[in-house]
Amino acid sequence: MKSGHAERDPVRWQEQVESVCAGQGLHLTPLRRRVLTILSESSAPLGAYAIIDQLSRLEGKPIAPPTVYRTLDFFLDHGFVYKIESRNAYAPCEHLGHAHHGVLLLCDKCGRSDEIEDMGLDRLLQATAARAGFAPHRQMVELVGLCRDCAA
Amino acid sequence: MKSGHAERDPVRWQEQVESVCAGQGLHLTPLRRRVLTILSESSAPLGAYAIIDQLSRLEGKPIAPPTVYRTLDFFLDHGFVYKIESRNAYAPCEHLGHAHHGVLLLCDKCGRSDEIEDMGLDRLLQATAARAGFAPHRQMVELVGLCRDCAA
DNA sequence: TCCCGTAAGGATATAACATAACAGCTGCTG
DNA sequence: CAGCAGCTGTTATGTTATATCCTTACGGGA
Ligand SMILES: [Zn+2]
Ligand SMILES: [Zn+2]
Ligand SMILES: [Zn+2]
Ligand SMILES: [Zn+2]
Repeated sequence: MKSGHAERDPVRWQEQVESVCAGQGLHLTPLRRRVLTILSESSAPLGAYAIIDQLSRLEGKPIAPPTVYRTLDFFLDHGFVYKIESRNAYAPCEHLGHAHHGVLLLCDKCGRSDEIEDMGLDRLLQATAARAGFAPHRQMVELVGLCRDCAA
Repeated sequence: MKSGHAERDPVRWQEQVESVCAGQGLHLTPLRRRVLTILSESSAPLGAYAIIDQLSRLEGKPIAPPTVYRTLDFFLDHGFVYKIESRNAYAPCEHLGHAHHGVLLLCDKCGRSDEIEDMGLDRLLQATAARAGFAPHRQMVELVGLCRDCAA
């Protein structure tokens, strides 16, 4: 049976980010690269303080929160990472370059997050908002439940 | 021109909550009633600590966080209030008794939140999740942007 | 070379949000 | 009355995020 998870390849994701940075003249510094690796190697989204802990271990000295939050802001600004609002956690975006108009499937049991593209949903949301005279510039759609693997 | 906001009537909402509590044998204590009033009288969703501050002022003595969080939990459990995850804020539910399968429209400028029912969206999300083998039991749909009033 | 602006990161402190754990009180109900 | 459940008070702590100031590194003119 097919896995319920996208089985993202950490290395491939990191390479994609590097290539986007190169193309756009963005500065992928050593610190940012280390955080990128930490994020990519985690099977589930990480909280900022989990990243801080791992980074501190990696560097052999305590890393202060602002260092990691700044790095996350950089990734968020450029769409490399998305934030899961209902969990205060951060995960690699699997569709680099898109506008994050997707649906997040968050598993209660294994903690993983899947990001699904859905143009139909996007249009429906736009239409719903438009009917209310609302002009959205950011959207969050998060479903919490049991993923395919964990339901089995 | 019609307002972009639902113009929820604070008194009516509170009466509805009281009636639901009466019907279900829920205990609407003085503390809960005061928090209800604070929530209902705010034009925009409140953070837990904003409620704590207002309540402390009302009671003339400092109220500790757990008191308010417990009250909020009671309201959340019974669907009287919903939490806006992207803001850590709480707002009166305008559709008592529903399952919160709606869309939240959050205005950047005035801070208000509108809750919109949308069965079509609900079905679409269910279908999207089902295609991924995902069984959701809670959903959050939040759109951030400019409301009708603020766009004008 | 010197100056300066900008981007990045380090360090300290604090703000904002949330929960754990335990104690007391009140109103039932056996 | 004893025992229990539901609610609130109280203290302490855990978790997430930001403000502020300082330093370093680098590049482009005067
Ligand atoms: Zn994405
Ligand atoms: Zn799972
Ligand atoms: Zn609602
Ligand atoms: Zn507005």
